[in-house]
Amino acid sequence: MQQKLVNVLQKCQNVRQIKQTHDQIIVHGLKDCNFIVPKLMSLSSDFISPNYAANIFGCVCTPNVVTYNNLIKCFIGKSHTDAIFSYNRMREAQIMPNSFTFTSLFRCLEFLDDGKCVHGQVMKLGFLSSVFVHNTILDFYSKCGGNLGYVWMVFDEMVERDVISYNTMIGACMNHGEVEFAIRLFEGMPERNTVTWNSVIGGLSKTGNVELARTVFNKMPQKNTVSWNSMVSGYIMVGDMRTAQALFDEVPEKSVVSWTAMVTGYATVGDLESARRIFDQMQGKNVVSWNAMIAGYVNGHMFDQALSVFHNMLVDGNCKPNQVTLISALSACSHLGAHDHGKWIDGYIKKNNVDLSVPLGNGMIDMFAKCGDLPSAWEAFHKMPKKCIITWTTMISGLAVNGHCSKALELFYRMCRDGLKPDDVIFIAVLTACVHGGLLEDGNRVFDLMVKHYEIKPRIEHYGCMVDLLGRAGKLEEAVRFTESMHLQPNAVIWATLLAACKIHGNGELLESLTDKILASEPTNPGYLTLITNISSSIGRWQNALNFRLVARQQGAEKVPGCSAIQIGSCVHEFLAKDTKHAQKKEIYQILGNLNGELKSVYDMPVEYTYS
DNA sequence: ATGGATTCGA
Repeated sequence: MQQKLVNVLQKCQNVRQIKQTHDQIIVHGLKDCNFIVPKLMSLSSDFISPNYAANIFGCVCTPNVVTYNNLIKCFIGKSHTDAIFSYNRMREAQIMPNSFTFTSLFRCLEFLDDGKCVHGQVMKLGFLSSVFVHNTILDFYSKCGGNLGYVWMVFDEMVERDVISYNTMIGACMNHGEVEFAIRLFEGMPERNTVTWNSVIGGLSKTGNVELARTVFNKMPQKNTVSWNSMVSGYIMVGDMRTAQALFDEVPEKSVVSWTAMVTGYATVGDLESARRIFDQMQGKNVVSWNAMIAGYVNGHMFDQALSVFHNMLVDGNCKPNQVTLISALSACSHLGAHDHGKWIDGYIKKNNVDLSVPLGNGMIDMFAKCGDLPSAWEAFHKMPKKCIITWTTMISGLAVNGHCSKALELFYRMCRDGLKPDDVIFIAVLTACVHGGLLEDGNRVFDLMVKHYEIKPRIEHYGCMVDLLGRAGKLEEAVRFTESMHLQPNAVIWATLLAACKIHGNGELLESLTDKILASEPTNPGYLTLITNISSSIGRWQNALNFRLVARQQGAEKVPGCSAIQIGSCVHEFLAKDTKHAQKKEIYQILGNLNGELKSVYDMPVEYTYS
């Protein structure tokens, strides 16, 4: 009976079949069997969830080593805490771990300290003789963010090293940028297999040594698809799409990986047409391929195309969107302000029980905030099971750009009280909130907090916020003094901020002295000339002296006017500042006039437009 | 009776 059920289990292809067999196992009173249960657990973990597998484990009265090992294995790439918990439970149950326990456990671990701890257990219990265990320890130390020293130490201590130990070691050296050491190991090792060669080619490619990778590749005896793909990726990495394409054409057995690499390659050099051409030619697209095309469009700021490909993916139906897909699609929605598409993605996540990972949650918050739907942004924020500093930054920025500036500050202080350490980026968001709300005192306090309490060195963006804050509050001299006290050279943004402050407060004298400073530090930038000219005329300060200085510089320095466009249906409408070319200009300026009136009555701040 | 480690694409 047992053997029969094991055979049935091995044939299971989907959730329904697994659950049916699970029922059979229970009916036959075998839910306690240490022969069947481990197989059921690993299948359930793959097709259903580690949690489901853990529940099956919970029904076993006397689990043995194999069953415990399989429980731990379910948590690989899922939960290091659950894995450690299971290991401790096993020790408490007086079950002696074996080498399989440690290979599984090390693959679950994430943090250096946990690894050291388990490493100690391995030494205490005497499993260092197992090459398997040693190899996973090597791999763990190379991936957990510790330094290469630990990896070398383990490698040197090993009494027996096989080809995988060497391969792991070569990979570790490559990932830490120690190309020389990797090559030395490669040359000194007793035997090499395909993975060895591929690790070297891939490592050299990733570290920008394409030509060296090419010489190794040319010498490699039996190249497989991975070798070819590593080489193609190498040329893509350095932006050499011509060679990448030439090599790609030669690849004997192109895989999805080869095609997808080319899509990414063309997208990253900004050639979205070629990327799309490859993408359309490609057979058997998987989720990574779709993601590459969608992310390519997002990075190229072609957001509507990104959403269109996302839509095609759903219609195509051959692969389900995953976290990465949804994050890219949400980013497109954020940039387009596509609230309806964003809400649809929200619905998709809820309906399909997609777990809200930190980056996905961050994307949801950003999308809702950029679409002006703050209640939904808050909902996403509160529902996230785990948050990171970016989560808080996104929510604070969202509140700030929507005008809820005190709320943004409040949230920031709450985060600090919760004990999370703010970084330089979140301070930009908080200071921006102060600028939007005209909260000068709060801004000063926050800036002080950043510099004195958190000892974060201000970046030019932080200074920019402070200058803006002072300038808008009419403290122009203080703003200028502030720029002089900075430990950084003022950049374009700082100058423009000060000029804007002159405009708001009609300060002509400051405008003159600033003009001298700007012309001295950035004599060739035509943008300022236009800006200064416009401001001086708008505040009625059109003296000859200033005019003369500017005109002298302005010759041949024509500023390219900014242009914006929106798409309605299939027609793209373009607008230039003060242009009067649109067929519906009368209605457009009529609406601008109405908006102006409304803004004036609510905020006492007119929008800028002219109709001639 | 039982299960393990390394290489390419988002």
